[in-house]
Amino acid sequence: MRQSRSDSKTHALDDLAAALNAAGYRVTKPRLAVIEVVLRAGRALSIEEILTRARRLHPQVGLATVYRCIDMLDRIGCSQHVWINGKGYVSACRDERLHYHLVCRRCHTVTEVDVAVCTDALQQSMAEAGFYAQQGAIEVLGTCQACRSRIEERVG
Amino acid sequence: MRQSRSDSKTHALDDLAAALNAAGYRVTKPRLAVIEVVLRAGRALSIEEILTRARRLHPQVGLATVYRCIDMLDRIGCSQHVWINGKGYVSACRDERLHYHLVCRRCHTVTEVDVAVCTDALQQSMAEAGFYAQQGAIEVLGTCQACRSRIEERVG
DNA sequence: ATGAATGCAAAGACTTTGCACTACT
DNA sequence: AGTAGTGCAAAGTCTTTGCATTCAT
Repeated sequence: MRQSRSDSKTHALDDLAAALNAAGYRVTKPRLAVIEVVLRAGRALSIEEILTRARRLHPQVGLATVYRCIDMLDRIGCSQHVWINGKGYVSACRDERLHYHLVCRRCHTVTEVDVAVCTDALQQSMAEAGFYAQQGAIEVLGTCQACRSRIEERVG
Repeated sequence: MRQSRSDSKTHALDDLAAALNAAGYRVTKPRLAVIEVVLRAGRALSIEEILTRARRLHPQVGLATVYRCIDMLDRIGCSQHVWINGKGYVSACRDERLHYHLVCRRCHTVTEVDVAVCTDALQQSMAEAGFYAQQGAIEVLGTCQACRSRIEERVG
């Protein structure tokens, strides 16, 4: 039997808790709640979405803690910020190599593009320019398949 | 003799004014001032930087007008937004094909990467995913050559 | 025990909006 | 002349910060 999706996510969560500890951060309930929410989402979440979901796991989480926790995840390199219409969204970032996130403007779903496909040539261009990328993922904004179908349904 | 850099930019400005007109927008002094500033910058500017510079060309430009003008440029597809540390910056976007902007986190210089190099493979991946990109340029944040040298000088 | 992390609320930063006035077309 | 565009200031939204308290180590 294959391991279930939920098990693997729980596993990633444990790993992250260990990583926190190793990086000198304390492992607290609010932090675990926020991290779990971000990891399980499969799409970019706004801060209030994270807050709402995190409160289901640990009801007294505060807004400031969410911001502070996201900052921490950024520093560790486990999360990515996207700005969609002037508002910040956060998505998990699991692959350590530079890769692409295709982010849907409508539903905020994040599709991770297979790394090997495009990044090599880009890396080379950056090397030539002497540019050092400081992002875990490169965000491309657009519309996903599902949302496009939905739009066509309504129009057609 | 070769055409000077300034001439070519002025030319681009005229073209844009014509484009505005064609798109049904009025060509006003504040707009021209903002557009000229963004086009000439060669790097991403914050709104207040745009305001300050635009006022040198047309002193009574207001803050709201800058925001509204940038919105307009976005709609026409001539400008790009980047968020650096939670603050919005705007850069000009001249190539109509999807391409890369290497944006330096420190000096906000924008290096345009030769389109043909990487985009084909990415386009194909997006097509496979049914994803439709709605950006003129893909922004990659990092540190440029010049800023890295500057840092090394200070540290070494 | 001790200081990092938290929650709350207040302060701050950035952006948008309403409205009377200006100036393109 | 008519209306899109403007400037100002007020309102709105998102984010950060100060401080007393809690909790992980």
